[in-house]
Amino acid sequence: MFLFLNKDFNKLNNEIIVNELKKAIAMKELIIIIGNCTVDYIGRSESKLTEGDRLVIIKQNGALIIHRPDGYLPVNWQPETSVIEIKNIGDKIVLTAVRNQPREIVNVYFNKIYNYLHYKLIDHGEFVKYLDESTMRDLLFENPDLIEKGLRIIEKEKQIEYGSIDLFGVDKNGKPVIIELKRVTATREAVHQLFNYVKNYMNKTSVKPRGILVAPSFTVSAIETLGKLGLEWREVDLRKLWSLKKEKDVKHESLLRFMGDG
Amino acid sequence: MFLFLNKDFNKLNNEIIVNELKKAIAMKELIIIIGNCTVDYIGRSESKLTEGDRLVIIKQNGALIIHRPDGYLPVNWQPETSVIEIKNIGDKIVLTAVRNQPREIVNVYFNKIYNYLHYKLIDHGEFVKYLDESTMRDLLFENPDLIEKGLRIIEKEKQIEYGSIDLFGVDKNGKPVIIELKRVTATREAVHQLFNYVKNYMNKTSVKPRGILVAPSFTVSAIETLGKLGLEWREVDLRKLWSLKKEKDVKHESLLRFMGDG
DNA sequence: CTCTGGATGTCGCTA
DNA sequence: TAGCGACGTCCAGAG
Repeated sequence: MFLFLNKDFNKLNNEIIVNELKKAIAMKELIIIIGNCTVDYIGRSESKLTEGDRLVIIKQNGALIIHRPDGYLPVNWQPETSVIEIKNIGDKIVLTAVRNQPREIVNVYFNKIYNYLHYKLIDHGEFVKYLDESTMRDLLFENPDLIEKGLRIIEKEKQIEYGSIDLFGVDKNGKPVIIELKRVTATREAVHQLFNYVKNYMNKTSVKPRGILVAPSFTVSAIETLGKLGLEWREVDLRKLWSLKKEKDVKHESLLRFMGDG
Repeated sequence: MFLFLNKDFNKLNNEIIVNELKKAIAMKELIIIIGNCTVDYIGRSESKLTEGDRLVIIKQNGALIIHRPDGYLPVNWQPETSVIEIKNIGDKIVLTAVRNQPREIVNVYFNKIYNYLHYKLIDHGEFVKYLDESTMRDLLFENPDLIEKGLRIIEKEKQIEYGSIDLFGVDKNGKPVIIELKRVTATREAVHQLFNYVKNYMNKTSVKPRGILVAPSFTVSAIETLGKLGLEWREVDLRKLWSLKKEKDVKHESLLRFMGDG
């Protein structure tokens, strides 16, 4: 690993800094610059940011992120870059990041760079996420009774003309059921999504299916709209589903252990 | 301004690092840590990230951002924190960030901190954004002819039962017109939004208004759905509107200059 | 506080 | 490549 840590930063002139950073960009190192700058962006939208202190990050894949000292979101950014280059223009160090498709350009004009460092990070870590919508879908696929007694799920992520139905099944009376899942509070938008699928199914099959919106909670207007459109809803808490699964897993593991021991 | 730049980093032990960072957190400085760590998150969802090199940022308002070396988005984060603290636990430095509402916790366990720095950034810069939807709304409010000859806009952002209508007007025949704007390609979702507003208006007034979706482009299914629902659409390019405005501004400025000179 | 809709949203999946 | 929907989306604005 290589770490740049300058001991006499104030003795550096712009030319030395730019050369160092050019090398770091070429080496695809992670680069962090703290400095006073202005920023222009032009692309799908346009923005101008006047002078102030910012944190500028160039990631190893060339992504550019510019943070103000406060707030969470970056003020300007470039998720990927076809060109990322730094150079001296007059008395300023200018960082240019170009992205094609959509064509967008971010320019950072540094009045002063207070400090910078570059570093080759090695990260082979594994990122695992639980409790997203696919978790919810899988858990309910295995336990349709949690939605309704006697419900039989036939298909997960059933592809239809536009988009896909989260869960498609048949109720105890043999009626088709279209289920839309939300892992967070369901809004009117989710109701329309469900309604869409129901309409699409009717158009294709001439059979009117039931439509059920499944979520941990619902906005008032969501429930109103469900009523108006003749749709149903079930309150299902993802976290409860999850603990259920964990219990099962533990039991399963115990069983495996028992069998291994036997 | 205060900048920590350690010249003999390898001589630092965890206790010194933690004390330094605690002070920096208390001072609400921007903190950057580069180190090898694992990360746990639990809240609306859950995640685990195994060992690897990462960039950890604590912003001056306490926001936490954890970046892997590649990609654009942070792997874990906390937009705001009620608690952000760092301490030694065993041989590890542990950073804990707690957020209430929603209740979420991020823990970073550092196996090794390669380097860190903290800095008080001062940023009074002004951020101006052009070409967003409100720009489009304002421009079309001033130039309704660009949507349709004889159209008269009565209200911008007309509040209705739920949500708001971008532009509400009356056409040359005195018929009410509901206009939904999209600054990017309009999808089926936008059509449903418009349809909603139209339905809502009908329910309230018993008058069937026209509904026009205005966007620079439309997906095929958006246009199909517009047709089915008896809605209309107009192709309007925001960037062209913008250059129109710029021309006007230039003329206006010239006029002012002329009058000033005269 | 909840609800709604925009965003330079970004990202991943599918036809 | 376009379309579509999820996201720990985040965020501002309104009631």
